[in-house]
Amino acid sequence: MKQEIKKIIEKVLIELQKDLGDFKIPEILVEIPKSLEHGDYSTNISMILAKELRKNPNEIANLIKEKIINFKEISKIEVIGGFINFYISDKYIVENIKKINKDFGKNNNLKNKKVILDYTDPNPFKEFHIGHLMSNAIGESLSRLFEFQGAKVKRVCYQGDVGIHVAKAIWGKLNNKKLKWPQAYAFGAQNFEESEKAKNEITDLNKIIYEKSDKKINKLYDQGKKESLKYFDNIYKKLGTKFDWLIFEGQTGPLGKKIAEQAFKNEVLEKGEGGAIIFKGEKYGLHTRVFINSMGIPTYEAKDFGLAKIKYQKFAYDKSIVITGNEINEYFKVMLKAMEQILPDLAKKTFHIGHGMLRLPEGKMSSRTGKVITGESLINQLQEMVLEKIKDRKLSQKDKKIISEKVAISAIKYSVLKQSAGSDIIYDFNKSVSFNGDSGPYLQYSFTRALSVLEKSKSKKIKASFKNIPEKIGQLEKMMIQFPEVVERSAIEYQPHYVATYLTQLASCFNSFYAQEQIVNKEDKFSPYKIAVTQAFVNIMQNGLWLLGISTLKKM
RNA sequence: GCCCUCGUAGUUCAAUGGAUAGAAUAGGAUCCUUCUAAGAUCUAGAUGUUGGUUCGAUUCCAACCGAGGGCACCA
Repeated sequence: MKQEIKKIIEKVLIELQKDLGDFKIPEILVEIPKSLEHGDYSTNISMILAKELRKNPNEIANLIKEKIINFKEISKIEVIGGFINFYISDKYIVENIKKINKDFGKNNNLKNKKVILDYTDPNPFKEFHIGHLMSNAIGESLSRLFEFQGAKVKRVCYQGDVGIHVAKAIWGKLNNKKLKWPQAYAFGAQNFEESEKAKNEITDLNKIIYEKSDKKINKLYDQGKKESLKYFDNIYKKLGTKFDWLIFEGQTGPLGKKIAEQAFKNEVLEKGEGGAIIFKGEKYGLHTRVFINSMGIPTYEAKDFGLAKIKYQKFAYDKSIVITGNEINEYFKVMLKAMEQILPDLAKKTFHIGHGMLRLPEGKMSSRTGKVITGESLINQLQEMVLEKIKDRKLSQKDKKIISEKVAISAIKYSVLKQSAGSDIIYDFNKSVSFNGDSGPYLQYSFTRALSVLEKSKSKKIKASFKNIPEKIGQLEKMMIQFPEVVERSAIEYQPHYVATYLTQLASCFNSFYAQEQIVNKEDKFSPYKIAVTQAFVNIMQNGLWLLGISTLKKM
């Protein structure tokens, strides 16, 4: 609808150019006003033109208004305070609600474009903590947004299976066999800092692991990696993510080193202190980073070159999106600047999204000290809270278990996705994940309620129909047809929270509707229409929640 | 010290340069013999400070104050 209004105004302005003399046509902005009193769509075009035309905005607005004829979808055009407000006709709204089906909200903006997303990225041997849950929630939602735009999407999880953290974990295991891997890591990391002897041992161990020169260590390594991946896989299943590829630093390292060495020959990278190969970012207002350290081991920086190349070999992408915590925003700029010069084609296609950090009221979490809330324990604790809440419901134990898990995941995902992706989340266990109000469970609950209304309509044998339509079309209907525009904006800006906030508003509208109207009622001639509206709401919620990676439930 | 983010109700978050700054929670008052009360309806409460650009600034610019992150061999 926005596009239609834009086009019409554009036409009118071209006509006005003849009448009023030549003027530049600015970009036309059509928005949905915050207040209902200002129509369904609104534009400020006359205010922008006011200065150039030296006329009162209202005067210009009226000129534009008079020239708009034969606009069937609009029932009323109003000029107030320089704005031109458009009211959509009820007929148009109903026509569009009729069209709402399982594909509602999809478009072809990225048809056949190849997009690869890289997210979650936990490290084997270490804990899967709540920061990884954030990355996963955002990455999965973005993946689905791209799929909704018609893109071919591949999901990648990039994991550090080499590097000093592995040496720390293996050292921890060697010195205390009873420890589980994440604890062994914490133990090793602590000793690395506190003991000079341990530090040296771990550094040597790192080289042994990298070179694969010790059979016993190799075996321990394989075992640890396998256990970690199994543990992660279990969590991905709960979260509803299925990765197409797992890529490891063990693979990106050698290739990355080669590319970095080539870059050194091409004088993109240079030699720094101790013989390390570095990139001087200062030339570009950035800082210096090491690509190959003085021991000849490629760092994360060089590995990222290899990663980009490996991804491209697997899937010749048009866009590659990397989702990580925002603590590496600066790092990524440096790496990308270097990449622009050595792999320019790939650099152009690479985008980084730094999400905020999950912070506790007490301070920052650290897996190094073992002070973390693990992803698993968070899910479990929330699940317990849900189970307590539904203990008296007439549901089987099995159903209760499934419901509580899906509700717990939705609470976490929603609390991540409801706010813009860049900013931190203050995670207060007692407060912030609530099951009512502005929350994932609220959305699930609204959906389930609507579903049970549809069930009732079936049992009462009333079918959805648009035969009798009430005189006044409600806010719910108007909001429903905005869904495709919200999805589009979310995808363009890489911000799932537009979908999240929209769904909450929509659900709130539906809940009001539900409270005020009796939907299924044989005496009411509008009942079939209300059922049709409910069906449309169910379709939108189904798609919207899918975009957020949140499961819908038949009962809860 | 330099660079990057960010300061909005008590709290947690919204608001493509637009109209009366929205929600949710916590507080106060209502509504279950009726489609799931994880709900609905009222009520009260906020743009860090000072300037600038603009017809119009929470949004853009500058300074200050405050918070977080990053600045060479970790990721």
